[in-house]
Amino acid sequence: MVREKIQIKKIDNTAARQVTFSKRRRGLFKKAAELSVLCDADVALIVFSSTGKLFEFCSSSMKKILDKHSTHSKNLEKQDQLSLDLNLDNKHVSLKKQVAEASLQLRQMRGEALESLTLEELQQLEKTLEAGLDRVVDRKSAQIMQQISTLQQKALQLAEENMRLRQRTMEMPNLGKQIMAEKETAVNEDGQSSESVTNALHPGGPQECDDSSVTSLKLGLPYC
Amino acid sequence: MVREKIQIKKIDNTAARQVTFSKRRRGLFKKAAELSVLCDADVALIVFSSTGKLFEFCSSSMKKILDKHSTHSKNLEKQDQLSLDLNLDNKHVSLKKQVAEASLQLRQMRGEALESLTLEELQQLEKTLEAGLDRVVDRKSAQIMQQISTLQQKALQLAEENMRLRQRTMEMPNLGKQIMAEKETAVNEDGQSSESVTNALHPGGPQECDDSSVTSLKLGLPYC
DNA sequence: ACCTATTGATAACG
DNA sequence: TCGTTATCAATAGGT
Repeated sequence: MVREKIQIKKIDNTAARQVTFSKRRRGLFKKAAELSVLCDADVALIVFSSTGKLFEFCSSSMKKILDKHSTHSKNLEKQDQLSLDLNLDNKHVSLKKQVAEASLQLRQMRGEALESLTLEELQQLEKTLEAGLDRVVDRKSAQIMQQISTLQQKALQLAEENMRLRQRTMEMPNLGKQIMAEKETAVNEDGQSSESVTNALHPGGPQECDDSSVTSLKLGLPYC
Repeated sequence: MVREKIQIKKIDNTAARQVTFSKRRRGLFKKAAELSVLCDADVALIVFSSTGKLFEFCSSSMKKILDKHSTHSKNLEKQDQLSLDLNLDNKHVSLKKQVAEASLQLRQMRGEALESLTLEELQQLEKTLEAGLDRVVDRKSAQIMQQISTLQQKALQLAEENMRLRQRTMEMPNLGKQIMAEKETAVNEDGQSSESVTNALHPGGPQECDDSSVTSLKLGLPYC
């Protein structure tokens, strides 16, 4: 409920600011889309959150709109070599600043160079790290589950293939007897009875154990 | 009056479309400005009317925002690189790569763009995040403890100063009587008895309460 | 451009 | 993040 109208100034409370950002951002993007449709306008909207995350909307192609925008604003720019050099210099400086800023952020996310941060900034950093960690763990789990699932399917296919091959073998009495005779000879050298060998051609229980061993063999998980 | 809700589709009537464009455009720009102020976000909004007229808003500098945007999107980077190769030296390319790399790393630490990472890389990222989080939490705790300690010392100093002042007051009978006389006069004008004023010069119990109130007043912890 | 009935957005809270 | 709801804000249609 809107208990009272709010002042348009930076919201101090970090959590409340993020909630408001999320809601108003959605509202803004919706209205931008509506304007573009209703009035046949070309709209580009770029928003960076205070944490540096990018959100964008455009009614057609972002590149097209930005190109059109730059041709409009280039009327103000000087096209001679001097301004071009200045432009490049500015870009160079800007790039250097971006690199410095990004590497500082990276160091701070790794827990370095924290001395200059205020308590609130530390709090914000902690939240960002926790959120990132959550997503990484989620993604890792998903990937593990997918690998397991893939391997299980492969194992199942192989088991079914085995079953078909065995049935085909049994449906060919001559060839079947020949194979069984060979097997019997080989196993008897290990001192096992022929009955147990015959049973081994109709496996019932131990199938799942084979599946799991195949799965764990190929997963190669370092810490799980 | 909104006699009925409208469909979000292109308005056929040209005049009505222009009126709506004008109204909604103002609303959109207002909301964009509000979002940037309320949530400390960087916002750029570009609108071309169907007649080709340009309207734009940005919370800081359009160039800065568009630069930041171009480093975020990779498809644009390739095109940029192609045209830049004609004019720019290797430093620019190198810087751009650095920015792109750092930007990607930052995004991944925030839990985005994880699709391209292998299981092992995810594992490494998780470790890095956990280590960073640990250090941030440690640093936060240290800073909180330091603030508390500083404030406690300050409170202690103030308490000792108070004690000294009280003793000095008691050791100067003449001055003390003079002050008491002044106080008595002043308070009596408020209709209070002289006894209560005399007692007020020997405060015993409430000293600790003052200390803690000073501490909590100046700490200003957001979430602790 | 102005006016309002009505829809739409959203602040506070759960 | 999501849902709810009391309010405030935007605006469609009319003048």
